[in-house]
Amino acid sequence: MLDIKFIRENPDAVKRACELKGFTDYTDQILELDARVRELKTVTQSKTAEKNKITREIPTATDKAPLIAASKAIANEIANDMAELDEKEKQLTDLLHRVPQIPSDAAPIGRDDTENVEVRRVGTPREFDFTPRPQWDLLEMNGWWKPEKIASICGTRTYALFGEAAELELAIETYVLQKLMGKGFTFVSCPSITKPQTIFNAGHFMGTDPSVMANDVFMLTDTDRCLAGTAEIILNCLHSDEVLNEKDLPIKYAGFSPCFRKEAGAAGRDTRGIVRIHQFNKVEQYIYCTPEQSDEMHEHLLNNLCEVMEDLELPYRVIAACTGDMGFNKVKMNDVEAWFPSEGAYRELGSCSSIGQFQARRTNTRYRDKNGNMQFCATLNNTGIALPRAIVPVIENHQNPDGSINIPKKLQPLMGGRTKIGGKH
RNA sequence: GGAGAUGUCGCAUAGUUGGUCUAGUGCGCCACAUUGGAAAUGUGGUAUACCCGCAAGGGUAUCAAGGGUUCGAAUCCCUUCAUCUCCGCCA
Repeated sequence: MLDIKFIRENPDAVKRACELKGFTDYTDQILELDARVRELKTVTQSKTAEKNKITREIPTATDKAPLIAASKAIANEIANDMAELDEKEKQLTDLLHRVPQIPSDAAPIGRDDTENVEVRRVGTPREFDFTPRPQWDLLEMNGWWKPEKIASICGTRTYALFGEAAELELAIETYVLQKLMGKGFTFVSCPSITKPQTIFNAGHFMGTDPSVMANDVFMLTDTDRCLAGTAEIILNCLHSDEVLNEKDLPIKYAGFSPCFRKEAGAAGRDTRGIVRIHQFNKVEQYIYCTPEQSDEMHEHLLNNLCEVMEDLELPYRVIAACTGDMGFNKVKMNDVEAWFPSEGAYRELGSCSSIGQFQARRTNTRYRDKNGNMQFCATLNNTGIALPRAIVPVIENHQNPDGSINIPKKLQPLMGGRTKIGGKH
């Protein structure tokens, strides 16, 4: 959420953000409610002050009855105003949670993902001197998956990897975690079960009505818990209600957790293969810093993911998401897409986001700056690596005619020194 | 899942027959004094959010959270949450 003071002072900037991002503009309603709320606060608070004064006189008064009566009378007046105040404040809070983060001036302006801008390409898609196989053929011929079997056991959009592919999955996770730890990230293995409030705090959803999550989030029946879609939401709450020291910033976390997505809006898309499933593992990069450090940290996070692409020896490109595609809570967003030979296209493997103070305001995560003033932290997040999706470009780009896969050099130590897997069937 | 205990201003604590508690004390921290410098000591200060105000300043709320009783709640009642101990179950 944004600071109400900022909205008060910069209504035009807020209106423009709503327009650029394609969200309903509630600015006028907010300002109206805000004015009324402040008016009611002024009235109720001065009446309360009056009542407190009378109340304090009662213990020592000789004739208590008139004072008690007076206090009661004021209490009744206050109650009426408070009822309206509560109501208006609720409405205001709900609307404040519907105001999008102001996008960066650097972000391209556009309506949806068709207007995203390619920032750069790194590496050249390999020219095969044979017909490359798609992920499903490679997984099949090497005995690395059993899609029908697993679907019959666990339902659609689930997966299991067997043998060397499972090893590869674990090796990639380990590789990325070790890389991030080497860059000062603290490894956190995160829970996947959480409270809905945790998800709200991340700012992916608008308003204060929990039912808006039902489409995207797996709720656990008969409990007040749900399955987390990403470790980001846990990491985002790690310092809620705390006051950090500026000298301790930035704080960097590498979260690892199973992630759960309903994928309700993706019916029919990516039904074949292991690109889009209900449960996957993800290493997530997360940073708390000062607003001044935010741009530098964004580049840091983005570069980390780019390095991972290069270590996995994948051709990739970096996208700048346009205002209409970046999402509700973001200042700016860069996607990193790897080359998928089977599709002849780049596809998203990670998404690097600057959130500004938007999440920290929801979680009440602050720091004391050099001058001793309280500030909200800025937060950023980026994928470290998401699996099994990342396996797809690895096996497709590094395949041989016999169906075997060359292991990227950096992964070889984690694969027992092997340079190649598969191709034996 | 069963039984019990606990939750106070950064930390540790005082406060439970409701009213000088707008929360005391110790430690920590900051400033000043003392000192050649430091330790020790002394004095003062030491939360956050919001409202009114140009400001100085004033006010409201917060003793885990929410609600209730009352003229008045840290103190009484209810609900929730968290922590600890024991039992049960279990990777």
